[in-house]
Amino acid sequence: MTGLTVRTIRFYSDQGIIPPSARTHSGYRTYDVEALAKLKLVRTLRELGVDLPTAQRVLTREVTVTEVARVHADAIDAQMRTLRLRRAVLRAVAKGGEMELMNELARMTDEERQRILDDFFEDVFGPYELDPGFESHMRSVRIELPDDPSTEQLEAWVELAKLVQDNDFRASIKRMSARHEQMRADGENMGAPSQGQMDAFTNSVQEARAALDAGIAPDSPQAREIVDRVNAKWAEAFGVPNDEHLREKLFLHQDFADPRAERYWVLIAKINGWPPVPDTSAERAWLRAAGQPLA
DNA sequence: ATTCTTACA
DNA sequence: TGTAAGGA
Repeated sequence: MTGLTVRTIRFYSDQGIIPPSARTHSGYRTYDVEALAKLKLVRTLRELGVDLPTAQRVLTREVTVTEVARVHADAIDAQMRTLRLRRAVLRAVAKGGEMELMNELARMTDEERQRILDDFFEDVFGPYELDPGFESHMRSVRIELPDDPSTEQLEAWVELAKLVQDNDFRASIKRMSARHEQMRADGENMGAPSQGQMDAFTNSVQEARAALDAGIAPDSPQAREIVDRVNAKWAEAFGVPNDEHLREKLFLHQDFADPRAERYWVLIAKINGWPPVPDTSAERAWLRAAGQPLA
């Protein structure tokens, strides 16, 4: 009738939550329509996960069903967030991640995550005189791991946290900063790359992609031709002749080509749910092997 | 056959 | 919630 077991009805009765409207001569509980309605109300609330004490406060009119519904829905939101997070951690652990590390990094707030990045920025950019536009652009990167990160996003955050705390990576970026500082002191424009330089980069990646697809070895004569073509574009972008001048220019820039720096951007995009950054590490590795240092 | 109370795990 | 007991 009410969907409740005899047992629980008795329990409600004993607890005084819903007293029977009357008893028969032999002590049987009887419930009139009003009490019956109360039983159904409590059953529904219990089914929706509302605890008995608050169900009782609904009966006594201390709170309305509307209020209880809102509060409880909010509570479920919170539970779902932690459950989603737990699931993401466990899925990542199931795929072989380290549990303590996963859990610790997943539980962090956005602010705590940002601290890790800011520490990194301070270490690798702070001591150097860099192009202000460049530095503020690098420092403006924010980490916003969603409440319900996918396994991939969580893994990306773990990898990023490891990366920016890795002393070898930091040393590499510091070398870039030192070189950047030096070039700036020498009057080089170290702000945003020109359109020509970006085009030259795009061209490099396309050429290398085609070479990789065609199975051209980096040490083959064909690779030599490709590097010559790529260098011609770079020479144009830098505004220098495609000769020793360009070689010098490329040499000055080559310290910027740590593949992990690109990985950094790939990970940031994944964590923040940005459109995926194309991973050109394979193309760049081919170009480096072929003797073209900058790409 | 079902419900009742009390009590313990 | 399951179980027991003895009554109604």
